[in-house]
Amino acid sequence: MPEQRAQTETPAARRVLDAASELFYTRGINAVGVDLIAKRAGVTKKTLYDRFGSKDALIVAYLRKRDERWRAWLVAYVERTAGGAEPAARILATFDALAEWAVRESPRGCSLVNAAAELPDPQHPARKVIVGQKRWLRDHLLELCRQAGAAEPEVLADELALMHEGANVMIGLGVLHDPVGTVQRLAEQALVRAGARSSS
Amino acid sequence: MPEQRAQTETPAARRVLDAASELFYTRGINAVGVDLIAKRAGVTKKTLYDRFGSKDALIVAYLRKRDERWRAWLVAYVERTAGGAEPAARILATFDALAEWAVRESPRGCSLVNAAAELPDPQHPARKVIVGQKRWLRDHLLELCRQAGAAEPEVLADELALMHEGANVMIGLGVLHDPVGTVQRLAEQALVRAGARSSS
DNA sequence: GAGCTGGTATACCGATCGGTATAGTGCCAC
DNA sequence: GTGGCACTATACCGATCGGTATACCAGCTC
Repeated sequence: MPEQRAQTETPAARRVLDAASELFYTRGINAVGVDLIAKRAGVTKKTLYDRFGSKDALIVAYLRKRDERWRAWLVAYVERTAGGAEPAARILATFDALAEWAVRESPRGCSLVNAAAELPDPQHPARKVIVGQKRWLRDHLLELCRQAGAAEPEVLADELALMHEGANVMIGLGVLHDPVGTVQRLAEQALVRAGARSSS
Repeated sequence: MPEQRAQTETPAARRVLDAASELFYTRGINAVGVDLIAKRAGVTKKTLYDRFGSKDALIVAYLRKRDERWRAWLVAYVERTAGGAEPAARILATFDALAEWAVRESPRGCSLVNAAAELPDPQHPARKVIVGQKRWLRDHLLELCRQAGAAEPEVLADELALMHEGANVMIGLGVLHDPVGTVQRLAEQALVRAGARSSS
């Protein structure tokens, strides 16, 4: 079901979503008003509401788009850098991808985690998108852990997912001198421990 | 320098800070107005501004207070549960403390990390408080790692600090079935690897 | 008893919030 | 050639935003 997705593919709708994406991420969701988004998109507020219906729905569209972009980029990155390699190498490539994405596209931390901080209501539709992404990553890692022959794949996948979020936060805050290297080291050591990779 | 701290210790100021703390954390900083805070505190807006000067200053006071409370609680917890024990055990106790605090006092994630998501301006005075807490934890862990005779204490401390933040996020999102157990396992394994603790 | 301090109550400021209403335009399909 | 669709322009709604102004009061100190 495309829901009202078909309506959001007009040129004006795309411009609205682009403007909202940049403003929401760099300034925060609650700090950005619909008037500003419409102005930046070169669009009337009427058009914005005709396409998206409400600010909440626009927020959901924003998060959904970031999520989709990230998933596609991650899969492509791993395929490109470790396509034919063994599963353990592809898990490590996933952490290389995290590092590159975070530095380039998410210097202020994960957009979905930041959104969760601003949307406390557990019933908010955005939460499904947020939790959905984290769940997807954990399941994606779990599949790779199984393929890598990890001793306890569920345990290992949880560990890797937790490190992933920790690295995202640390990159955003700039507390550690080398969060990327730290998480890459941690990931490799976790793989070794689970018997999914020989010690280097 | 107590700065304007002395002025914030009147009964009304304390009520303002208490009300702000609860509202800021549960609803988000940008979603809460000063009118609501004053009303909840049973105080006039004039009093709020006489004591704190601005909403930004109130935000800083809120974060500072949470930070102080957390540090004191953490140190006391470790002292109480592993006071005389070896350094490695005290590091593990630090992660037990994290778990208990997060579940009881920060079910929506770390208040300072959430605040960082809402305050993108790098010049905002609140950022010093936020980074200060994370830096403090990392240095605190570093000292314990040194005492524990870790091979590379700086590396280990960075790893532990990163896990800590990852666990905070995961507890807040509810994606993993047992984020607490996951991070406790990770911490123990990192200690073993660094030679700070014998394998269990 | 004058003056300072920590309050109270109320009213106001311009700006912005999310969202709606009315009216009109250009384009394309049937 | 008419009807629908995507869009523009402008104006409006009540509510709330952070912050200020005026006036008054109780208690304490010198």
